[in-house]
Parts: sequence; C-alpha cells; structure tokens
Amino acid sequence: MTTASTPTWPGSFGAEPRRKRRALSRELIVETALTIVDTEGLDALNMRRVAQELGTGAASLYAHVANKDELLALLLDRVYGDLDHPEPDPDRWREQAKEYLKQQRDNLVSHGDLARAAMIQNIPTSPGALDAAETMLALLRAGGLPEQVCAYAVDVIGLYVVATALEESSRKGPGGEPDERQAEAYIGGVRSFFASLPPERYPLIVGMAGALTRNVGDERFDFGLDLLFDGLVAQAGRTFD
Amino acid sequence: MTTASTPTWPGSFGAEPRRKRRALSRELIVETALTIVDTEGLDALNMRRVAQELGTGAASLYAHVANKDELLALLLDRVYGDLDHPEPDPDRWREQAKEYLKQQRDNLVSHGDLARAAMIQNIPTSPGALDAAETMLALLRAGGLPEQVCAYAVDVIGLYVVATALEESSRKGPGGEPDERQAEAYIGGVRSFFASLPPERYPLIVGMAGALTRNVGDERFDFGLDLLFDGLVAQAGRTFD
DNA sequence: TAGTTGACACGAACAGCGTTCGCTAGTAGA
DNA sequence: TCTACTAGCGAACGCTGTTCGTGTCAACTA
Repeated sequence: MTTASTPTWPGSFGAEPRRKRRALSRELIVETALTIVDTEGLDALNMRRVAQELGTGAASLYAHVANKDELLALLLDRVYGDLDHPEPDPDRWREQAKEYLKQQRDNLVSHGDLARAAMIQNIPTSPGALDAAETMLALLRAGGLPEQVCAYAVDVIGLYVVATALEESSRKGPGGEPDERQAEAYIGGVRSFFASLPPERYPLIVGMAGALTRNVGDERFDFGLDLLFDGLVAQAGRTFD
Repeated sequence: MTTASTPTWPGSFGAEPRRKRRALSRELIVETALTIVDTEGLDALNMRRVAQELGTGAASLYAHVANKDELLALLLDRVYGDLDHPEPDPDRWREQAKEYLKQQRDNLVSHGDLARAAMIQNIPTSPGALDAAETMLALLRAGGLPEQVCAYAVDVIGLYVVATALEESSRKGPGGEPDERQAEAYIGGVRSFFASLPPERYPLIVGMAGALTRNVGDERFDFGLDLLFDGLVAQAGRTFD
C-alpha cells in the first residue's frame, strides 16, 4: 500500500460500458464506499463493510476494483469530479482562484476525513484531480505569472487546500454532522493544552495559546490563501535557469 | 487509530528513570524502530518486526509503549529532537528561518518516509515538535510580525515543510539511500505521464509537463519558502477583530 | 427452442496486522 | 530464605486486504 510508482490511471478516460448482470458495478461500489466515509469516517471503510452494504461478499468487489488503493483513488476522483470550473478572467483571476479553492476545500470537508486519503496520494493522476490542476494552472496563467512560477505554485496551493480540509475535518467527529459543540470542545482542549505547558520552556506557545487556536469562520483559510497569492505575485518576476 | 482527541503527551516532560531488568527500554524500542524505518520504510514498521529485532516477542513492547500510535509519536519526537535551534536575530530572521526549515526537512527526509506519519498527526503535542514551533514563533516575532499573523503562519509553514519532505522521500525507494537513478526514473515517469495525457482536455498540463516536474536541487523547496515569506511580509499589516 | 459457454458472484480460507491474556521467571525487600 | 511484585513473553483473538475454486446465471449459437 502507498508505495511510489509510475503514475497510471486504471479506469479508462473515455466511456467503457460494462456489462452488469446482478447490478454490481464500479460506480455503485464507489458510491456505496462514499456514503460509508461520509457517515462513519475513513477508518470505518473496508472491503467487507462495502460488500455488506451491497448485500454480497468482499471477494465480489475485486471483479470491479483492483484493490483498496484503487477504490480510494476512485473515491477521490469522484469527489474532485464534483467541482465547477470557472472560465478564467484576467481581471478577476485572483478572486476566481480563491473561490475555486474554497469550493475544493468544502467539497473535501463534506466527505468526512477523506482528505486524509488525498494527503497520502501525493501526485494527482485521476481525471478529476487533473481537471482541478488544469483549471488552477489556467487561472494562474490568466494572472500573467511565468510558467515555472505557476508550475511550482499549483503544487503548494493544492497541498494547502488538502491539508486545511484535513485539519477542518479532524475537528468534527467521524459522523459528518457539523456538531459545533464538539468542534468547540476539541479546539478548546488544544488551547488549554497549549496554555498548560511549562512557560519557561514554551513562553511563546503559552502566551499565544489563544492566537494559535483562533478559529472564526474562514479567517484562517482566507489568511493562508491571501498569504500564498501575495507571495506568488511577489515571486512573479523571478527567473529560472 | 488516528481519531481526533484532546492532545496529551504520554512521556513525562521531566526525567523519569525506568527500571530495566533485561535491557528492554522505551528508548531502545524507539531507536530500533527508527532504524527499521530508515532501512525498510514506514510500511515495514510493525510491532512484531521491532520485537524480532530485539530478540523478543511483540507483547513485551507494550510494557514500555502504549500502542503503535504512541510509538510513532515517540519516533517523530526523537527526530524533531535532533534540531539545532538558532538564537533569533532581528536582522537575519528570514535567513535564519529558511535555514532552520531546511534543517527540519533534511532531518525528516533522512529518516525515510517517516514524514508520512508526521502528516497524519495534525497538531504537534510532543516536546520536540513544540520546541520546533516555539523556535519558529520566536523567529517570526523577531521579524516584527503581528501576533495573529505569526500564529497562522507557523501552521502553514510547518505544513509545507512536512509535505515537501514527504514528496521528497517518495521519490527515493524505501531503502533510504539517495539512489539518484531511481529518483530520476520516478520523476521521468511522472513527466511522461503528464506529456501523454490528451492535449485537448489538459492543454496546460501537457504543455507544462517539463515545468511541473522540474527538480533541480533545492530550487523547488526554496521557491516555496520565498513565496511563503514574501506573502507573510505582505500580510504583516493585516489586523484582526 | 435447447445447449453451450464464459463472465461474474461469492463462501472460505490465508497471511498479516495491532493488541490482550495469563502464565513464567527472576529480582528486590522482609 | 521466603515472599511479593513486575517485566517478559508465547499463544491467541479479532480485524484487515486479498486470493482460490467453485457455483450460477445471462446471452449467444445452432
């Protein structure tokens, strides 16, 4: 599991109608797995559980899905496929990009801690993830940024979005529901942990416990995006080679 | 495994000498586990394997380590503990920070794909990781940045370092050794995958396949750091509340 | 329409994992 | 020397991903 290898994508870029005899298909498996992740979290997802939900045995799934890694990749692709891709406008590229990235994050967060799977899968090879990268590149190019800057940036930005989604989802329980109370309890626990540390060793962490755990709406996410784009513009004149 | 909960740190911030009768100790277990990760990768690390290396059974480890998650946390702390912490100098804070972060990345990369464990563990609670955060905060504050900006930034920056380390380590095999040939083969595979995509759907990815997979020395990492710090300076005047 | 074929379904099993149970054995204190 | 305690450890439990061999039904051929 999760060993580095040359990227490929298993599932046909075109359309390939599969025969189905007893209504068990790749799409159905992916959809079922997704509802499990949504309702019970990524840790609850295993082949037997998916099969049980479909009223069959785990072995049956392997006729449509090579292994669990492929299933996870298909799940991520399914989620990335839900994005609306904006038409790049050079006058509004930055707002468009921010909006697009927020959409990406919300999409991920709405599916429990699926972002954890995205975090491991370092390089996107699925059609949906490639679409997202292509769109992001188009937006950056519309901003007039040099090629190599865009190439490096799309990596950093994508990473930030996934990581933020992961952090966000870890605040809620596995049960999907927002549950503001539980999120507040968790963040409060972190804050009091920071505040309770020995101040002679961690003066700044103790003193900044409040600032470090501040969590009001999208402020944290917005800050990161603004930071990234400001940095990007500052790097625009950079040359390579 | 890996469910969100209030952070604690199992292992006593002070010194707590443990009795050892047959030379089996927490430190020895951690050290043994680390060499396994170094030589065979994170996937090869399991309790039986560690025990075998120590000439005993897996059950014996649980007298010194609560579970595998704690072992991983101890491993990460051990690695973060190897850092040299600079004395913040307001005139050189940015160079100091860059150097410090490079050191962090190199430290992680030198221990195989251990960065993957750091990626999952979203919030640092171990003494070593807290030391790193404290040092980073001190450097940012030395740069005269406002408190909330530092608080948000330390998160983004730490994340970038870990993610970059993970990406870096995934290019080498699990065998630790640099193996320039294998890294080149991997990156070449990614490049030709990008180049082989349908150009009508992914014109930018296909056209930028070279730029997207460019990998000369530390250029990529340096770019990200410069981007982050430029963005940070641009955000310095931001106010909150 | 009857027969054949082949892809799909699936129970059972295998190997590996983290972890626990309860017995063994050796050391420290009385 | 005897006793109490604790670390060590083999065996087992329950879970995981995955494979094998067999069963079974739908669709094509004659």
